[in-house]
Amino acid sequence: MAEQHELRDKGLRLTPQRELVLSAVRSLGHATPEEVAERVRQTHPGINLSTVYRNLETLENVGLVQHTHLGHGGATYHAAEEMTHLHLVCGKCGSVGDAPIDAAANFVQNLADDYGFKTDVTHFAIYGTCAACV
Amino acid sequence: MAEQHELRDKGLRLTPQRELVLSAVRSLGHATPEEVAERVRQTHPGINLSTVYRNLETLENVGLVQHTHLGHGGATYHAAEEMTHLHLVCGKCGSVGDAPIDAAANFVQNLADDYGFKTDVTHFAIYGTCAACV
DNA sequence: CGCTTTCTGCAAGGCTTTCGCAAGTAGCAC
DNA sequence: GTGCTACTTGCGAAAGCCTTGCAGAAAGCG
Repeated sequence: MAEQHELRDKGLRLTPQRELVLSAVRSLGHATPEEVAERVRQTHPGINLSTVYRNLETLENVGLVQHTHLGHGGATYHAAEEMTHLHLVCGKCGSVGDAPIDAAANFVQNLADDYGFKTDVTHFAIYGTCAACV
Repeated sequence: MAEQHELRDKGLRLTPQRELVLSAVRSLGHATPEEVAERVRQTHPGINLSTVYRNLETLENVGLVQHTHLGHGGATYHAAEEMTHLHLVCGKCGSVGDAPIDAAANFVQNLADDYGFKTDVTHFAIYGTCAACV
């Protein structure tokens, strides 16, 4: 567990809450702030929702987590090291599938060539209908 | 202005508010409910925000408008006939650029072939950094 | 051990969106 | 034109989600 160093190397203090938020994000894959809070409460029942929000923001600022938009309303958070795939959100069943980022390589290249637009395909979900629902 | 027929053909009543909401969406290109309301108020000052929300929902149900997610929080609405382009949202300057939907044709095909996923690329924005900010 | 700075918990607040209800009115038949 | 019915509107209240201010707690450092 080199988590201590990770956090302190970024100039952050090492609090139980902060460690727990980070490890909750890592173990959940993708999760809303609410889900993160719920997970953290399993070992630290008193944690406050605003602490979760503030830590997610802090961790995002130092690059350890990132958020994406998978649907209406809230953002969902990922550990930075797992941001290597796209999210395929099904509008019918609501499931969230993954696809390797390479699937979009052509597309990203097109946008770069034709519009000078540098794409981060992971930030917003790709919306559509999944195989099961088609 | 065949707007009357459009609305009535869909089984909707023709109210001034409804017409104005639809034409506001059309003239604005993309707009949040709040922006639509503001536009409608130029000719119909008393309109209620909840009326705008309800009409946007109604118009979406009959396929005359659609919503997309261009950023944090709220949805933004488009006229259905203008949903023929992607939205390129710049994370730095916040601008929203357009690109023809063909730019994603390969990508969509890939996802269909490899994952059976039927993509609607217009529903979520494509996030990145625009040419001006790079 | 004590100091400084950052972090947490709590409570209040803001903003966007939804809902229930009573009054209003579009569409239709006569 | 008149009247009826069903759909719409406006209004107020409320739900959700997220942010903010503040006082107390505690991490890090000498």
